[in-house]
Amino acid sequence: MLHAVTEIDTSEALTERQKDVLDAALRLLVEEGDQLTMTAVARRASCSKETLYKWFGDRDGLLTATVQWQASKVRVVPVDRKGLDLASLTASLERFASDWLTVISSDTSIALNRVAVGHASSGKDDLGAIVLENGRFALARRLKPVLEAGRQAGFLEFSDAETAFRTFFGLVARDVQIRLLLGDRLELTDAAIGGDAVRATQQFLALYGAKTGPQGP
Amino acid sequence: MLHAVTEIDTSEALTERQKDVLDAALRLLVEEGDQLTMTAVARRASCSKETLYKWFGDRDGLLTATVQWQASKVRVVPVDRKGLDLASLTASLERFASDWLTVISSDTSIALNRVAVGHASSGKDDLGAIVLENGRFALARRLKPVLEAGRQAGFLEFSDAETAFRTFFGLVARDVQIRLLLGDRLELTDAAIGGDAVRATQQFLALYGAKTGPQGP
DNA sequence: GCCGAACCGTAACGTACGGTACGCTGCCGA
DNA sequence: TCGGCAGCGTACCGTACGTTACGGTTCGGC
Repeated sequence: MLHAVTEIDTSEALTERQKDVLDAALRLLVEEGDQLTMTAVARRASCSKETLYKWFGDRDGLLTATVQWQASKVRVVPVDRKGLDLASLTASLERFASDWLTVISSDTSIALNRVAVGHASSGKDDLGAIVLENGRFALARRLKPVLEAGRQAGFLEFSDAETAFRTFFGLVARDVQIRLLLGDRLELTDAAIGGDAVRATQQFLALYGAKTGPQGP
Repeated sequence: MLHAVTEIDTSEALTERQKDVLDAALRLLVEEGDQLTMTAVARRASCSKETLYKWFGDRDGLLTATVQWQASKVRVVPVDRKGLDLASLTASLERFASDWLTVISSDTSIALNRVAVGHASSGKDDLGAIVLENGRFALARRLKPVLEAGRQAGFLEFSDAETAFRTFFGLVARDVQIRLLLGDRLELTDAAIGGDAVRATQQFLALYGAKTGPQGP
């Protein structure tokens, strides 16, 4: 279980200068992948290596701080759940789907996930846990209330929200993330993402939509 | 496009001794991840480094040969498509699903995918292409004829086999592969895999099963 | 028995890079 | 004005590892 960790401390007491340094590291990570060197980060950020080591301890510390810094930037607004009808539920799901596809196909996400995957093979899986926590598990935490509300209102039928969520996840992501991580060119235009979001949502509703509707027996 | 590459030459002219060496490299890869050293491979395989370099050129060549060697070992038998009824179609799909879940949750697959992902960030994406080609695309090539046969026989309805395949892929894999790659402990028992296979197949049939049946109008 | 090829084991080389030390500059409070 | 200090730039150290070189051993062919 590595679910309930590393969620709280996001941008704990970071100087503006430190944020700039982490941004530089992040850009370098996107450009060059995991083989970024401390020297390169120092040069890009116009700071000395000694400062890097003073602030972040070691290379892993810098990587961890960078991943957390990025994670702290993507905190999203919770979905408004006011008047819930089938249309707004559908719109919410489509929104989640297209947001998620946009995220996982972004250069930043790909680079971060690659680094984290490589890191996970080397014993200590800090980065993997952080990425997972702020990616897939954060998505589940945000989506499940919507699913529950949909069930409460009689639009959805499922016994286990986790299972329902994972089905939705699979319908949305399919093979996109693994293909991108493995280097497959797979340009996702906004139009394609929108279409996929609609399709995934329709399929999800076909599987989990209540047959009876909200005024059922 | 990196689909149509690196499929033909699988175990092209490999000495038994060379296969042994690659097996040793593969075991080491599973145990230690990407930071396996040429020295470690040589020691494990009881061969000299000079031989490694003579046979495989350089470190990347060894890695590539190892990945291809593993890929050449998992060539599977094509599904028999004799008397096709709904039961056998369902059984085939369930079989594909559980096979795939078994593969992607295996230590070997995880190690190989991690190496390939790390490699994809470093410019030349040989390993990523090979893994993709022998994993996700090989699965598609094997499954699509089944889907087409199911459509021909009137059990399935879809306009695009690729889209249908990707939906099936998503329903089966969901978040399993990315979680495993990122280091999430996620023990998949045979029972769990079997249950997931059944569920994914039922969901797929719910989405793509013909309403009319094979004797429809 | 002899030769050469293939191969093992290991030592050696070169380099890249993580980590550290040190001198210098500019700022800030006393 | 001046001492301290945070931080920049850079030189330096140690090590790990890819790669090469070399001596010794086995083995098949003549």
